[in-house]
Amino acid sequence: MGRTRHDRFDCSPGCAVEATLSLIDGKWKGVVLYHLMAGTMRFNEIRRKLPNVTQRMLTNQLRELEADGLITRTVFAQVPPRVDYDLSERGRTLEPVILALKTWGDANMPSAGSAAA
Amino acid sequence: MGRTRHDRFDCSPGCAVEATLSLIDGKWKGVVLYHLMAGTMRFNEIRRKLPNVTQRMLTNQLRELEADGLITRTVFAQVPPRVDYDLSERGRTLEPVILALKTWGDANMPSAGSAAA
DNA sequence: TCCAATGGTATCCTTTTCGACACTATGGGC
DNA sequence: GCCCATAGTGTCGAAAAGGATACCATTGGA
Repeated sequence: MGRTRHDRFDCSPGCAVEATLSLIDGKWKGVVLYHLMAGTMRFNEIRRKLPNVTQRMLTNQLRELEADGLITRTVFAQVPPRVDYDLSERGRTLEPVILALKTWGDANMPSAGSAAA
Repeated sequence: MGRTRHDRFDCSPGCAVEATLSLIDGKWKGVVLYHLMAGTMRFNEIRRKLPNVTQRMLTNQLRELEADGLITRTVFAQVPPRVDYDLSERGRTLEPVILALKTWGDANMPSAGSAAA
């Protein structure tokens, strides 16, 4: 239960494309990454941003992003549990990619991004 | 059997990210798009580039890309069937995104892109 | 006549992903 | 004592994505 999709990248040069895609793909990862670009967030804070995600799903995505070294998870051993999520160094290098994705979406999708915002 | 993943984009602003992702996601779409950036290709030509894809899968991905208006499919009514695939206008606007994906992959993936190439 | 090549389609089956829902631990408020 | 919030985990099952395999039509070549 570690990898999202393919482990082996035995394709042609275009492979790097798929490899990158495999990290940010997964229904909510893109959005999570996007929101994290704005700064540290707590679990429920992220959850409130994504009204249609269940804890299980969010936990899952967060764990995968952490396993891929894109985000850091800081647990505060407090009584009301508190966990901070942050983009890691590596995660920050993904910013241009996320931004490219968002820019294209804003410019080319029929009614996404600005609509329902 | 049109959309790959989500139809409704009822999420927050980060939505555009997911929207774009939903177009280029799908196991082989990224690579197909990448190869198409080099120019027109015929069905079997693409197939030969992706040794692990079955016709069904390739046909599927190609149809979805076509339905999303990212590629054009030109059928020549000849006896040995011939079909050309090309990036559409819209598909070409995706080039920077694909490139961003590839660049990041080359730079940040343990051993993808250059390895096994 | 049979085989090969082209670009598919149809059918079946497995794997992966996603979503619903319930349950946990701790402490505070009422 | 009961419910709320925090940040999860576990199980179950449905749906979707992906893969294997076989089949179709046409025509040229051996």
